[in-house]
Amino acid sequence: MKQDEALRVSFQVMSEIAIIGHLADTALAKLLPPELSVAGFGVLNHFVRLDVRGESPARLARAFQVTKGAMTYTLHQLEELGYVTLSPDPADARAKIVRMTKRGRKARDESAALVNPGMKAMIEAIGADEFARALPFLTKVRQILDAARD
Amino acid sequence: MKQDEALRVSFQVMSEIAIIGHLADTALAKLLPPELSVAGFGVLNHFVRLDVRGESPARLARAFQVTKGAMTYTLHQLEELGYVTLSPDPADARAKIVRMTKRGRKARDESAALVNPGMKAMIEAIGADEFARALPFLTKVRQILDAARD
DNA sequence: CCATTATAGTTCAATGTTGAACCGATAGGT
DNA sequence: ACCTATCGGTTCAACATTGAACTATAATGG
Repeated sequence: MKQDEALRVSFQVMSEIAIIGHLADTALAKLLPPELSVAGFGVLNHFVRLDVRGESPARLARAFQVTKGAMTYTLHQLEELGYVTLSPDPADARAKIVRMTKRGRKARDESAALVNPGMKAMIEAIGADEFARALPFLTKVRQILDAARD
Repeated sequence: MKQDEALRVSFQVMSEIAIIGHLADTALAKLLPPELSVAGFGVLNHFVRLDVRGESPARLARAFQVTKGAMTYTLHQLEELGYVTLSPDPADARAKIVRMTKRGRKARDESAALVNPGMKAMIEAIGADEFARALPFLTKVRQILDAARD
């Protein structure tokens, strides 16, 4: 492949990714109950997916690639809703420990149930194997961008 | 593949896409000259890529999947910088015509030159063929999300 | 034709994000 | 044992985006 052609295609790939991210975000925001932000849902989901008991805000911020300030905002919002608790970390006086509450777990499960139908429809239309085949490429791109981030 | 497995993988795909979009966006924002926003660069790029003379704000808003209000904001910014002109559409008194200026073209070319090295490094690391193979899948996902958007 | 509905663009408050400044705590090197 | 640098968390102004309301114009169809 010519270099120009490769650049053109790669730009198009990044452009499609940007638009998909955008569309998925707004679709998700419309599906979720209005008090739960996409970022908040992401945090709750993180606890379930990784089967994790407690995480520090700093680790969460890194996992989601947002600033510490943004994570502070999201976590205070979730705490307000009673979906997480924030307690001091006995092992590190700087740090805090975020834990999901029962109510948080319930909210996450209910929200996931709202999202699943749309996801299933997309799998139906595109094919589960296509998603599986795309994953390694996407992971590689994400890792490279992540490493390049100074 | 089990349904649960398919759902899990698809969620992970969407999650990677969201994070890549996020990383690419912030990386691009850092590369661009501070007066040029990512959205503004996108608009200038649109004119070059599509080799288009004039577009209406409404068409641009649809192309980038943003609200009319967001496009008004971006275009006024670009006009302020002298990168586009906004004139009334003689064929439709409601509409306007956006045109890229020489200065806009120059700013776009210089910005693209800033972005290319990073893109080339990524192509180098991952392989141009991988990008090419990923594109049809991404396009399909984007089209489906786009169609599902009410 | 006229009434209704749709479309183009602007404005504005609200939201969520960044970057930078800041404080307290910790880790590493000498 | 110190510095010094790094890290965890908060706060705040600036910014980009959304959704909704609004005005003006165009298109549709009885």
